[in-house]
Amino acid sequence: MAEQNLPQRLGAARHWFESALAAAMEAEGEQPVSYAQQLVFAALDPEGTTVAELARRMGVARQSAHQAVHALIKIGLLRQEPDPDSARRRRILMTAEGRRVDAVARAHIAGLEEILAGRIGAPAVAALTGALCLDWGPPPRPPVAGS
Amino acid sequence: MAEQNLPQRLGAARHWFESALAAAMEAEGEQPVSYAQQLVFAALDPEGTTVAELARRMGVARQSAHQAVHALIKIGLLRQEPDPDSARRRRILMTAEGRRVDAVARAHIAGLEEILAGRIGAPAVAALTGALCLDWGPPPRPPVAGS
DNA sequence: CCAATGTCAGCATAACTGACATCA
DNA sequence: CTGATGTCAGTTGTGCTGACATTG
Repeated sequence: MAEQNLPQRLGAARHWFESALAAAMEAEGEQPVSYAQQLVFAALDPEGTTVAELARRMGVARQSAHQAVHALIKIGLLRQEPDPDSARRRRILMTAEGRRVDAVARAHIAGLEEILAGRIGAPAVAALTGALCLDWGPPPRPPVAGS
Repeated sequence: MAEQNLPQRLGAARHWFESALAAAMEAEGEQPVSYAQQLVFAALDPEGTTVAELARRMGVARQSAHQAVHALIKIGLLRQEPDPDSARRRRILMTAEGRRVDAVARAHIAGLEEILAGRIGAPAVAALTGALCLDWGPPPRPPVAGS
């Protein structure tokens, strides 16, 4: 088997966290929240955020964000309320249940980071986090060719 | 916007590489190869590998690997040949075109790592790679509950 | 008979584009 | 009118499970 490259290792690392988190949440009888839906929670302001703004923060199409938000509203973790400043906007915010589930998930992730530190060492985890928190800038455009 | 967590940062980092790689390949007129399909190349032995073995290495179902392999065969990057040791097995291996595309992609990824080093520093990239190359072990099973 | 393999078929999720009504 | 927003509809890609024939 050829040697793995960096992007694949990054994907595998993400999968390590995601599968463990999903298993832990399911073991506690929580409603299943997909990775894409988790991104919504991380992009939400406490005061509420529009779908279009969420999409920009998540780097996906407005329609993709809409789909994730709609699913979360349906299972009672998010709710909509009209924006007092503009009738065409609607603010998305968490319900009490949504905040509870969010807190549970955050706690699990923190626990997973500790477990990881126990396996590969706290310095390695710190190095990983440090490198990922830096500003990578936008993905490089085609380096050469027709500019 | 709440603070991003580690798994999301890992996903964003993977996306940084993947989108840049896809843009670069497309700019050169190469056939589009998805992330899932790239995983197949990384899991392939030079002498050929069965679909079932690929699936185990990639951590996906046999059927998922089959689908990716089939798509790559259809566009001429992989081929099948019977296994001399067992009639029920078929070895999957790269065509000449497949090896060429693989080499191009590897070169692009190496270039991207250099660009990244220029942005966040070579030590940060080395730290990232180092932490990801360690053995994380299997994703933790639900820590408590009904074992 | 049992297990592994390759394959087909169906389903769920999540991204995309296109289209359109509404409203600042 | 123009542009931003929310939404519906359709398509694609990728994973899954179930099922089944073949073969060791």
